[in-house]
Amino acid sequence: MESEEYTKHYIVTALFKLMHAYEYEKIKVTDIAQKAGVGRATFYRYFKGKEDVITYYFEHRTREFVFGQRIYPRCKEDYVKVVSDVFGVFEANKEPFQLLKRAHLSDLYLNFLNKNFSEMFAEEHPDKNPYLPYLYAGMLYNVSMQWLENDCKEDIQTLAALIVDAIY
Amino acid sequence: MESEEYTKHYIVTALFKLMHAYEYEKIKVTDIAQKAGVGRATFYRYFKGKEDVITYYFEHRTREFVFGQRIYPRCKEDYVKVVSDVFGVFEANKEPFQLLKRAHLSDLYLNFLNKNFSEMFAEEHPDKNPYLPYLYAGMLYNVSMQWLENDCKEDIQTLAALIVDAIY
DNA sequence: TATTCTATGATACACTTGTCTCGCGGGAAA
DNA sequence: TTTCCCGCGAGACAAGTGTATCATAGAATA
Repeated sequence: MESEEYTKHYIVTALFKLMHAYEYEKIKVTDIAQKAGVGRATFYRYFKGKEDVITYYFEHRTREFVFGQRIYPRCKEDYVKVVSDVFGVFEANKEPFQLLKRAHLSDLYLNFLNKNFSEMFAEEHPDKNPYLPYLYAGMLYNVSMQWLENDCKEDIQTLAALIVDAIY
Repeated sequence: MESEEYTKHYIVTALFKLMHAYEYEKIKVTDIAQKAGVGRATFYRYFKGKEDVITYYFEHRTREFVFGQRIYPRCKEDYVKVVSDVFGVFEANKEPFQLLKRAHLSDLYLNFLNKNFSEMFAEEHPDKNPYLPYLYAGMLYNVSMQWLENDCKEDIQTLAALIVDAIY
C-alpha cells in the first residue's frame, strides 16, 4: 500500500509526461490514471479533475516563483533590475508556465504579481495611486505570456528595455 | 427560417441570461439551447462549445465600440482618448464583464484586447517592437479588472490620466 | 405553381466525466 | 497467527459532450 503522497505524485508526473506528448484538452482522466498506474477512481479520490492536478502542482512550488529581493525601484537602473528579475524567474520556470497557460490557469500568476507589487508599493509609497501596481503587474504579465508564446526566444535585456523605456 | 445571425444572437443572449441565475460551470449546452429556443444540434452548428459563445460575444458586440474610430494615438490627447474609450466600453458593459469574471473567463477579454491592439499597431507601425501592443493591452486589462473589483467607482478621467501619465 | 435550397429539430451514437458501490489484499494491531 | 483496517482496482451508472444522419418546413427561385 503506497502512501497517499506518493500516489498523488505519480498522478501529477503522469499528467506532466502526457502533456509533453499530447495537447492538454486531448488528455483524458483515464489516460492519466493508466500512465500513473492507478485506477480512475483513485484519481478522483485525490483530485477533482485535471485542472485540480495543475493547481496542486503550483500550490506546492509557488514559493519558487518569488523573485529574489524586493527592491523598490528608485532610478532607471532599479527598474531594469526589477523587471529583469521578474522575466528571469519566468524564464527559469518556462515549462511550468507553459502548462499553466495551456490549462487556462495563467491568472494564478497574475494574482501573484498583483499581490507582490501591491505590497511593494504600499510599503514604499502609501500615497501613490493604488492602481499603479496593477498597471505594472498587468503589462509584465501580458508581455511575459506573449514572450512564452514565442518560446522566450528574445533575450531578457531586450524585453526589460522595452518595458522601462515605455514607462520611463 | 431565421437568419444565421439571429440564431447566434439568441444563443448568446440565452447564455448571458442563464449566467445571471446560475454558475457558469453548471450551465449545460442543453440549457442554453432550450433557453434560446433552438435545438442542441443547432447550437453546435454555430459554436464549438460554451466558451466559444463568449468569444463570439466579444468579437461582435464590443468591436464596434472600442475600435470603431481606430485612431492611432499620435499625441498625449490621442492617448487619453483611446484609453478613455477602452474604459468607457468596459464600464458600459460592466455587468457582462462581472459575469465573465465570475466564470473565470476574463482572459478572453485580454485576448480580444491583444488581437485588436496588435492589428492597430501592425497597420500603423510595422517596425515597432511587436511586444508594445501587449504591454498596453496588459496594463489596460489588469487595471480594468481591478477597477471592476472596486465596482468602477473611480471616474474614467482619473484612470485614463494614471495610465497616460505612466507611459508618457 | 412547381422546384430547389437550406436552416432546423429530432434522434441516435460513441465517448468522457464524476459518483458510487463492492470486494480484494497487504500491513498493522491483537 | 488471526483479526481488523483501509487504500485500492474494478466496474456499474447517470449525465453531459460532440458528431453524424435524416426528414421537414418554408423561403427563394424558376
